[in-house]
Amino acid sequence: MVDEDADVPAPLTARARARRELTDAITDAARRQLAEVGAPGLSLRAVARELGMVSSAIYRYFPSRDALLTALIIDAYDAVGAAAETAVAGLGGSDPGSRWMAVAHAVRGWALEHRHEYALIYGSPVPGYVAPAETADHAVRVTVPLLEILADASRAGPTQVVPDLGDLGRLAPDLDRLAEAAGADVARPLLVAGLAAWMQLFGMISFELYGHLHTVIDDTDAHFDLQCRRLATLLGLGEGLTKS
Amino acid sequence: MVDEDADVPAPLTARARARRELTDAITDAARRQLAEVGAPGLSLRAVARELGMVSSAIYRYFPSRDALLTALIIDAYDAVGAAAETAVAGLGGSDPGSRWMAVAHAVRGWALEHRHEYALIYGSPVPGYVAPAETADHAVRVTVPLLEILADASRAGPTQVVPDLGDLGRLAPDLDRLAEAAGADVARPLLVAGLAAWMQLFGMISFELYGHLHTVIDDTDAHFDLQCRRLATLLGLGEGLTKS
DNA sequence: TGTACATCAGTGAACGCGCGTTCACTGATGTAC
DNA sequence: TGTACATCAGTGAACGCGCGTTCACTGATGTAC
Repeated sequence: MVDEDADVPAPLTARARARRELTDAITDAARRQLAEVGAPGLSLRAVARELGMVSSAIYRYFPSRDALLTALIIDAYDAVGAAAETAVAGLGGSDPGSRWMAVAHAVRGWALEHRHEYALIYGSPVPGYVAPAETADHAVRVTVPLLEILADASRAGPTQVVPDLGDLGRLAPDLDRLAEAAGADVARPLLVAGLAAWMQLFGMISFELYGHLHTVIDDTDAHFDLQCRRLATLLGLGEGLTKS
Repeated sequence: MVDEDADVPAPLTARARARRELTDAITDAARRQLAEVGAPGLSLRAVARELGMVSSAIYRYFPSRDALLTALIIDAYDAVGAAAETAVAGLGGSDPGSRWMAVAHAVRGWALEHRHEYALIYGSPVPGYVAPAETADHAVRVTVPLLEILADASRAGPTQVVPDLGDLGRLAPDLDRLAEAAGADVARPLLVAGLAAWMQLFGMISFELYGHLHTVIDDTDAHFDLQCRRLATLLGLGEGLTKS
């Protein structure tokens, strides 16, 4: 009673192939829509219009507008994650400092090119929409390279992280869980510094994208690069970075 | 031909008084709406409904929905600014480190209590809405106490800020402008650290509010406090802080 | 290989809703003489 | 102080729009015998 073709992907029928293509076409159109009008303006009917179908036809592929939004959110998380991954892959195993710089610039670059997609996942939540749990799986993807950098730095030898704040009190369990996720014996002060870098990174990008630097920083490229180098130093990843 | 009552505020006519009260009532109702449904869901008609008026009546007070949004944005910026100001005022001139902690916690506290108002000013921009220039005047208010802290720390003597990144290159003009705004001779590395702290502060708050810490940090209170103390140390404001 | 039935994709019309904004109007408040 | 006119606040109806979702339907594709 066991299907003997269980491992072989069943040859797609014409219907199944068409279904897959149209599902992709719908998310593509939705992504274009999103880039133009932003998440709150995204509409099923507009997507259908762009594809030359009738609005109710979308319901053969997505049970609701929220399901379509979920697909876009997952895609966006995967896209930042992929951007970060290819950035480190392009370096071919350099020192942690260079990899940190590469990831940081890759994330910012992706954000600048996909402002609305960035806003969809890192901006204010769409009111009325509640993200299903599965989005979280994709959200972590971009953090993996960052954790790996910390883990590798730790394996290379104990790093001197400034400042050492001494007792970390009630935060210890959270940090231990993080170290476990990193799969290495990352020192707690380094984890705290890593969290700080992570949040400053996205804080900088959000501020730049949402216009909060307009009257403050003119040369946002130079500023971002400088801040990232500063963070590298604070993470003890200073060596190997050219201070341009 | 000069009005001799120019300095005396003209006694308000009943009409003018009513106008002022109703304008306030409208923004109040809009703020409540905002707290419930968020900025993209804010509607003139719902506001009018809550006040028991007909929707077109709102147009006697605000020329458009966007004008009402602008009023809310300005109010929100003023509210964070005021929260920060009263936090430092409550300390009565303590050391910069304690003041930094007070401001940071005040901003977070306000954000947690006014999530949608925070999202309105620090989250993704409302699509289709362009903030008029005057909002910028109110946006800077919350940064004033922060700049004052840096200025005071600088006046108290040269602070050792880590790390010193050496040549700041193309960023020098921006930093000089910032120092001028601070009204004191704030060293450039301290300004860079100040920018970093500013952006990490809002990055942390946004991440917490938008749920990005859910699977990462359980004790967000402890985490925020720890990170702020770390930032104080990095800003050279370490003395006077109890490391709880 | 051919037929009978089941599954599925896409249509077109409709439901019910809420929105921002305009406009001619009534009645109250303010102002000038 | 009283009257005539101008200003303003609020009404109610309407315009024109777009939205998410449901539903009975036709015709094509797939499946079992």
